[in-house]
Amino acid sequence: MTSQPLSRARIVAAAVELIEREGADAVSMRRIASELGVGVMSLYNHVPNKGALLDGVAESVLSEIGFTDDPEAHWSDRVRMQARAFRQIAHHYPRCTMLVVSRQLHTDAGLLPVERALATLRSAGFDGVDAVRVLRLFIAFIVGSLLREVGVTPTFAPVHEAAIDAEKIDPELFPEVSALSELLGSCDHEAEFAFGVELLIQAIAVHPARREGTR
Amino acid sequence: MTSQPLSRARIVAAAVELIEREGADAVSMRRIASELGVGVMSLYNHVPNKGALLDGVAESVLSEIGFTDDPEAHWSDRVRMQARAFRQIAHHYPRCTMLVVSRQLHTDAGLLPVERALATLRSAGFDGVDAVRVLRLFIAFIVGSLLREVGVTPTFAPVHEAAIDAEKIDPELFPEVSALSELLGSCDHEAEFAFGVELLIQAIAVHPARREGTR
DNA sequence: ACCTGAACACCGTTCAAGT
DNA sequence: ACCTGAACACCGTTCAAGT
Repeated sequence: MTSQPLSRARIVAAAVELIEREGADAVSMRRIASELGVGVMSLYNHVPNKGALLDGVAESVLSEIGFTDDPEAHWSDRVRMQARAFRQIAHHYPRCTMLVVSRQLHTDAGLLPVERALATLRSAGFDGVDAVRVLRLFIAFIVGSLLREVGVTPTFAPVHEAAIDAEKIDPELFPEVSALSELLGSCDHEAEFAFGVELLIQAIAVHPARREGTR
Repeated sequence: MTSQPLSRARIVAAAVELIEREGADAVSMRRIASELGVGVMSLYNHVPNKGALLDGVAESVLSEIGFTDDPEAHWSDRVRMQARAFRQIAHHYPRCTMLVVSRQLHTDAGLLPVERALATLRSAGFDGVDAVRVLRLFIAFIVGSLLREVGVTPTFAPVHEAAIDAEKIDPELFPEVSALSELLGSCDHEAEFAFGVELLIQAIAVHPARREGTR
């Protein structure tokens, strides 16, 4: 069974599936090969090395996001939509997310979201310099948010439930943390992300660098 | 030489040094042991496993930041200072940064910055819920910014110089990216970070959730 | 209590050999 | 052109043996 010819696409797909099933640490060339029922070295006919395979995974996940951009919409709606589209990665491929944000892609798949974002910001009235600035601000926020959501750097605050239950947090040393421990211990990622996006949109909407009146 | 007794601290220090010298990929138990001139298994008398060692690295780097907080200062200055202190990690330990933001610390070293930030935000007039919200916003931004600065997710845009020089970016497909390629290709991390911090401070200063008039 | 070598079950990748 | 097994130089960690 599954004796379609081996191909880069099939190898990448197997890697994505394996990562989502068992986590990024489970990925090895040998493991993927056995998953596909081939010898390890067969993979090297389609992928130069493990790094390139991981790039393929990042690229594949990134290119699957549903980026529906409506150039007619208000710029703030377009920004909102693009940010939310990006966050879908964390939903659909949580365990691949780290790969997507940490491997720099030198392909069209990585350039497309950037192109769209820049076009949107230009249409919002920013010149080139400020469009790039604002894009970087959004990217930093989104990357940081996704990493929290995905379990790396959970709230960055290590207030795990165990610590709360065991009351391991010394209220003398950490009065605020212990007072807010329940809040810190749980996180509505959707709401938290929306809060940040709205605050950023609001902030750049009134930013002096933006020339008003553009659609 | 260097025949001080082995200890967790000495092992962690060797790991930090090795990471900064050769990168995170170079870290292995065997490598660190040989760096210290001991057998591999000697490490396990002071550290339960590699994961715990990496936690130690993150904790060590984090606890070395110069967090000088002045409770008398205006809250916006305190936020600014804390954000800048955090960014110093990327300067002093660039190759350990990924570890600091990606390993969740269950120790006081991780809680201290959180405690200080929450105290500052409370003093700025936020209630508990909003203090946590705003803290998370800042953390996301800072984590994302540091990762860019440190070379993971460079601009997230893969506009490396090679691509610019080789004009590999198709102006038909990516008009904005190719028009702004020089801007995208270089990044003043300091300025970019300051821009984000100021914009966030500005935004939360006028945020409705903040009760005015608090020091 | 601390150190250690041998051993086990893994890695990624090169190379030469097959078809 | 594609597949592959053997081999090499690595991993982290367990275990039993030393002091």
